[in-house]
Amino acid sequence: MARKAGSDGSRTAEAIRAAGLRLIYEHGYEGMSLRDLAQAVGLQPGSLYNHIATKQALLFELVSGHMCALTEALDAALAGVEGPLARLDAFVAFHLRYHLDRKMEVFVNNSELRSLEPDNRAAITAMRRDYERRLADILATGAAEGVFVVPDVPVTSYAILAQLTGVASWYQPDGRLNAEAIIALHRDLVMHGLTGRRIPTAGG
Amino acid sequence: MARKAGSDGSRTAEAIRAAGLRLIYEHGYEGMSLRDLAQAVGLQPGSLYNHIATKQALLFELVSGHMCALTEALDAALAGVEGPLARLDAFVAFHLRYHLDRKMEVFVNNSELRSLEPDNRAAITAMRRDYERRLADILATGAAEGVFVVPDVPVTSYAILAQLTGVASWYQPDGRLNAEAIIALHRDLVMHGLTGRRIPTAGG
Amino acid sequence: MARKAGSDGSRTAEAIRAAGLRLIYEHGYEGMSLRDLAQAVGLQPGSLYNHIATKQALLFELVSGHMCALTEALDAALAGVEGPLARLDAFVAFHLRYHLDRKMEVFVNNSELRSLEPDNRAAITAMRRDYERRLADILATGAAEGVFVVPDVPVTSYAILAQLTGVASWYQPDGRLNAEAIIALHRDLVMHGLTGRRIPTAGG
Amino acid sequence: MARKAGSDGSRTAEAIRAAGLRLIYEHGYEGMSLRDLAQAVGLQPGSLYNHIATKQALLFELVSGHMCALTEALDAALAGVEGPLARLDAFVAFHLRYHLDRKMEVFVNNSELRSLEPDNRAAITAMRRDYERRLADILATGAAEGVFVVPDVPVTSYAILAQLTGVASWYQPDGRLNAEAIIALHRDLVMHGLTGRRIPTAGG
DNA sequence: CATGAATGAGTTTTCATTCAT
DNA sequence: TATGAATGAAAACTCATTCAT
Repeated sequence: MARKAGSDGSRTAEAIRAAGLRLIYEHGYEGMSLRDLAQAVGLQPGSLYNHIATKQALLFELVSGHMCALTEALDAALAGVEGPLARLDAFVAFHLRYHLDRKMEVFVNNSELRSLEPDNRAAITAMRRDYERRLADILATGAAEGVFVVPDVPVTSYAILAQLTGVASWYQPDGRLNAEAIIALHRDLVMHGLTGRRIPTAGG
Repeated sequence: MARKAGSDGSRTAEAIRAAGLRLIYEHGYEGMSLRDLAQAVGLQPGSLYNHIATKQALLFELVSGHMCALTEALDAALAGVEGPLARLDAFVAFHLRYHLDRKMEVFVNNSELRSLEPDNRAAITAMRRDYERRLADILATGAAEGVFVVPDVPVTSYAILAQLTGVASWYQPDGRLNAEAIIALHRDLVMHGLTGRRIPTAGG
Repeated sequence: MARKAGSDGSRTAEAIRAAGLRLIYEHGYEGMSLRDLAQAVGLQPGSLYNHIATKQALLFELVSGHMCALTEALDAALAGVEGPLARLDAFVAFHLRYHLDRKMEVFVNNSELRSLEPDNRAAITAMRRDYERRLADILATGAAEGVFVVPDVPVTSYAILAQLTGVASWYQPDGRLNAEAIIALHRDLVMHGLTGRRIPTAGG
Repeated sequence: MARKAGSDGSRTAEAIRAAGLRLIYEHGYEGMSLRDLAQAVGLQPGSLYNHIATKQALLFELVSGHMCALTEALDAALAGVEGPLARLDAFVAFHLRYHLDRKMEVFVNNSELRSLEPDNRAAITAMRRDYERRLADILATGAAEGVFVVPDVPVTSYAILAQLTGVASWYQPDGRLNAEAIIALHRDLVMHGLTGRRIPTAGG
């Protein structure tokens, strides 16, 4: 009937996004019903429409929100870092750290692109390319300067991204290795793969 | 009403599996309706049930069928190959070639595990572990013999698998690079990452 | 494909009737599927149609078969019995004994008339009236001769039939009372209700 | 699409129960489709689910609602009536009058128990036993006090209940006999059966 | 801003029945 | 006679969405 005591529009909207992310992560976009979502946030299904336009708009909001935040954070992490070696190292560390903290966002962004309507999908794909180009640029510069051995820049950058992003699919915060150990390990693996040398920050 | 002249059970069943794989790849398990599937194979929806028990059983059949064939083919590819270097090389080449030919199977096997019912999911997870252990064994042997630098066997094997499997997500048979070029590139990348040396077969 | 070794048309048809009766008793006509029935007799669903015309025809066959046998057996039981007292007594004993042996037929004949198509239902209703008239005739004769107190022949005959037929709904062959005890008890109850006297055959 | 102007939830729910009772009476539980039910109350099939949980829950609600009301009304009818003769007489009159007014409830309660899921059936069976025990108690008391001749209390109470309940299956409100005449006739029949005497209230 | 009742199209699955083999 | 593959209609139920209150 009227507003529940203590409810608050923007808090409700945020709760919807949080629950929506979790439910899409667990059941997929097609597998999440708005009834489930409404129940998760303590509303009737119809009430969701005071906060979202459609189910599809919610998905787009989640996916594009993640991409925006990701790219922005990357730019902050790379700001002021100079030289391909240092920038690659920073990229690897940033990408892993960011993704390990956001298992659900990562999975949804990888698995649910096909559930986006064509226009929405095109927008997201452009954002992804934008992000991936930053790694490709680092690799290209490093190859041009002779510090990396990169037979094919696009393929190599995809390979690195797949390797790093894949970690989110098995990482457990309370597992055998903590995040920092995993990050160190992959910095080494990537750097070694491109240069044959141990990463400089390792002191070796 | 009755059997169409010339219809054949096993051919229909195979057509259902093929169309089911494609539709799940395109729309996801939840996103594929049995109406769509029936239309794709030229049947009425109810007629599907002469060939499958349930929609879930079809998914399990596709996913487990892929895992069985994959493991069997790997064992054939590794048979008689001796030494960690050669075995790793053979693994990379096999895994990539097999996956590049099966974009749809790969995507479905990675994205739709969450749509399997608990028992079915457990069975598939066990099969995956079985496959992954073959790579881990190669890495462990190579590390023990001192030919690989492997700080952590499970993490490294996941990293390699993610890197290789990820190729299927962007590979286009008629793209800029053909399959053999991609395979060569990744053999190098992986081998270099673990040994610091070019792969022996590359002649360098 | 071909006939199963050892199968026999009329034996199969009888098995279908037996299983059909049991399944309709357990689940109702609408609740019994021909798939269930086929499985119960070890056939594929389509094969049933070598033995029955339609599901409805099977129901009619079961229901009308029971009514025919019932009426014929009653006539045999009453043949040569003279006088309203003796005939009523014979009716009660016969009706109870016959119904106690045929729980399933009784229930189906009472509950599934509504599932008969109009023409079939009309035929069965006529057969039931035919059977019931035999009791009504006994009561009318007894009332005319002054041996029964029967304020209303149709109502009283329905009351007696309901009372006797109802026994089949709770009777258990291995229960506390055996069939003969139950029959004796109801002969007494009915006779007492109509005459105020103990039944003559009880020796009292 | 949304709520029809002037629609009212509780009125709709009641209409669903009323139409559901009639349709189950006419076609049986398995034979009633929710499409038919929706049409009978002027809704789309899916809209029924705003008022019922499942088809089975509707059946249980109808059947248990009847049993509750029946038992409560019986207790009211027997309240303050003393002595087995008077209580039996009151029971017969009450049971008949209540059942003659509720042909459909009676039939559904007798025929559709098998369509209840096990737990629901067990609950109804317990309620029935509760009701039947009230008659059995009257008979037992009367037998102990020597006013009734009751060779076997359970069998006799079932016989009386079957006789009385059976009336609902043929009674027509505009038939040859009105309800009061039928009630009088059965009071006499039952009382006579147990005592050999006319009912005291008949003044004879 | 929330509710509850509604829609209409959709879901997976089952059904009685048919008929080429 | 039996099978197995098919039909077309229907089943119970769910869905995203709408809107009067």
